[in-house]
Amino acid sequence: MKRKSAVTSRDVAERAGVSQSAVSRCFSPKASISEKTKLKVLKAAKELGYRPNSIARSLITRSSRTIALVLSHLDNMFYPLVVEKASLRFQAEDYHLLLFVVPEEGDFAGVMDSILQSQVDGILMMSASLTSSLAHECVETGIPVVLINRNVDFAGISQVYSDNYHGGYWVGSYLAMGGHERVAYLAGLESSSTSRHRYQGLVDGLASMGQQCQVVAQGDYDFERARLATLRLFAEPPYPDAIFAASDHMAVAVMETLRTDLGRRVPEDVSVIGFDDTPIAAWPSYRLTTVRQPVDRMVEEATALLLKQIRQGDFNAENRVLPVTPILRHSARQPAREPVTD
Amino acid sequence: MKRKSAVTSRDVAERAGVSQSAVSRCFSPKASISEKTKLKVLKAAKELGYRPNSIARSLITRSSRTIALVLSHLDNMFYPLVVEKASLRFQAEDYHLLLFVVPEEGDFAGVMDSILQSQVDGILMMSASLTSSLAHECVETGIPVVLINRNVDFAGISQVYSDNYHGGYWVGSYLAMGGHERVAYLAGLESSSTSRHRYQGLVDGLASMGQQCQVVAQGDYDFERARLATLRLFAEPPYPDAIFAASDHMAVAVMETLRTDLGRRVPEDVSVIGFDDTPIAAWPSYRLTTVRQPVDRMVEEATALLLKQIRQGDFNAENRVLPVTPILRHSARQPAREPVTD
DNA sequence: GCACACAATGAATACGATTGCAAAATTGAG
DNA sequence: CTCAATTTTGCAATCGTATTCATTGTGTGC
Repeated sequence: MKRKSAVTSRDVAERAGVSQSAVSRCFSPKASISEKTKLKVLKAAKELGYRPNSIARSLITRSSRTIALVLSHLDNMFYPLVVEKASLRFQAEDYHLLLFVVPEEGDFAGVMDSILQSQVDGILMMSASLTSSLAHECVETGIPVVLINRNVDFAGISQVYSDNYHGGYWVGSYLAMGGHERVAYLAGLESSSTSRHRYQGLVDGLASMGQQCQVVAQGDYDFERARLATLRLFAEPPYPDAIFAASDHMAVAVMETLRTDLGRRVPEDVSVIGFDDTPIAAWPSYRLTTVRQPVDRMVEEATALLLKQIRQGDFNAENRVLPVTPILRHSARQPAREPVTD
Repeated sequence: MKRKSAVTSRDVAERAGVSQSAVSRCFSPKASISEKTKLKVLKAAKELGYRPNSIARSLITRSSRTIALVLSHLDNMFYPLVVEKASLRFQAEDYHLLLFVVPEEGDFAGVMDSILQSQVDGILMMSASLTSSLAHECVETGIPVVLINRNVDFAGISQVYSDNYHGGYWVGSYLAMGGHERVAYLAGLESSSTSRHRYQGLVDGLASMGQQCQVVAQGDYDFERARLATLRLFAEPPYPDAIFAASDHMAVAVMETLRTDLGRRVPEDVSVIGFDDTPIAAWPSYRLTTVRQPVDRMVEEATALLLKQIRQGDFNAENRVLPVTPILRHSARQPAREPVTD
């Protein structure tokens, strides 16, 4: 079997009877080349099966046209959706995503190291929180970083996330208006700022109606841990009459556990509210009341922001907070009248 | 804001008082370098924040340590699982995945073009069927290609898939033994060989018990289309008493539709069997009887195969067919006695 | 037909590493 | 201490392209 594309721009040049520069110019959009030679070159290129070597191009242009996509778990359907959309969006601009999966125990520094070596033009993070020293390292090397659905208190890093606080706030007031008196919060990972903001919103939303959050359990955005947490919540009275889960993925785990292991009905015995509005939330078996994150807009903003920063080189970090939308379905007892969202 | 890692091996060399070659050797695992100078160099490197430029390395070594991962949809949970595992597996070998998403309408040739330009060391395909001309192109450039969960009749391309035929066969005999008489098959994409093999197995499995498949509907591996297909199956009698869906994802769509729109009970009125055994299949709401694909083994075989082919350069295409496992849950009426699987 | 602007071309260099080769330094044996 | 064997080191070439610069060619207005 033969070795890889041994055919270079020089080979094409020779065959077409022009210089290597001419060949190069045929594949650069804005280079100055006559129509006549361009045709000769393209003909020769096709005959030889020539394709510009993007590695060499990257070396000279100092741009790999590659974005590092950093993530940890793909079990929550929210992330695959983002991955797919983001990849298509970047491909349209002739950029490609290089995948970096941070393992459970998170040797994040190691991953960061290989990212930095890989000469990516930008970093899109939708995973594990960035420690500030690593953030510092990124900013220092001048690589644009955009966090999506995550945030970190560090100037110089751009962030795109949805309005977690007001999403939580809506849930709080909605549950309070629905007459719930023992509301539980099923939190995501402790390191997750999104989970904290949702919680803070919940607390304030409840407070606005004279209620408070009675108990917090840890679900870590994981299906099985959410199940266990639910069982713990119902280990002994007083039992919650509503559970707000920090993701739909966990909310589904809660519903399954309530119905099966605990023999509770949703929403008659316990109300359940999620966050994200993944496709599963709409399935008839769940009909999950939830808070929709605008995935398309998030991806759009994140890619646009990243591309902008890559292109202008000199940039300032920006934060984009996108509005969420309450989705009223049937997993939570409805208030007598519509809630006021603020 | 500064430009990227302006620090090169030359800078490090100067600071450490050695030649640039020496610096390079410090970062090559098997190069000959004395302990003393290695320390000097590493010290200087750390002080300057030096990281080898992997683009330059790729150019000279003619290896990008990058694998193209080609996929189309991520909505079936089977694929995100594969992506995550494969990425971790390759990272462990210091390879990384470059994502190529084939859009719905599948401008596959265009995608293939950018893959070839990107100088990847190998291609892992879990998407849209490869047309034979494109396959030819791959083989010609000498890039190893492994199809996972897909196959194509073309020598020179390696394939890793599970035993779809026998999976289907088991389903057929199991349904027949359960006394079903009007079995429907909900197919995946028409171009999908896996779907065809599962169907063939189903037909033969049914035949082995003197039954046959009564009707085939097209679900294209898509949730919504599977819903519509199910509605069509029940538009007028005679109604199926069992549906075998080519994926769990579609099987869930079927169950939801049966229960909600059609008021049928599963499995009392209609049996449903899926394929894959994604996590969702085990959820109490579905308890889906299904055929498990060995995801871990598939990923393991595929990565091992690809790496082997990359390393030895001269290789022969191989096919690996992995055994599937029937998972008996409660979405299909059980036969009186255990079925004989062959 | 001439001067001038401007487009098209080729030669040469740079990008940042790896690596073969030969010189230099180190080691070991006698 | 000397000489051979071995390891360490630096020089220089290379990978395949983009791009600057100087040069040649083409067309335009007078």
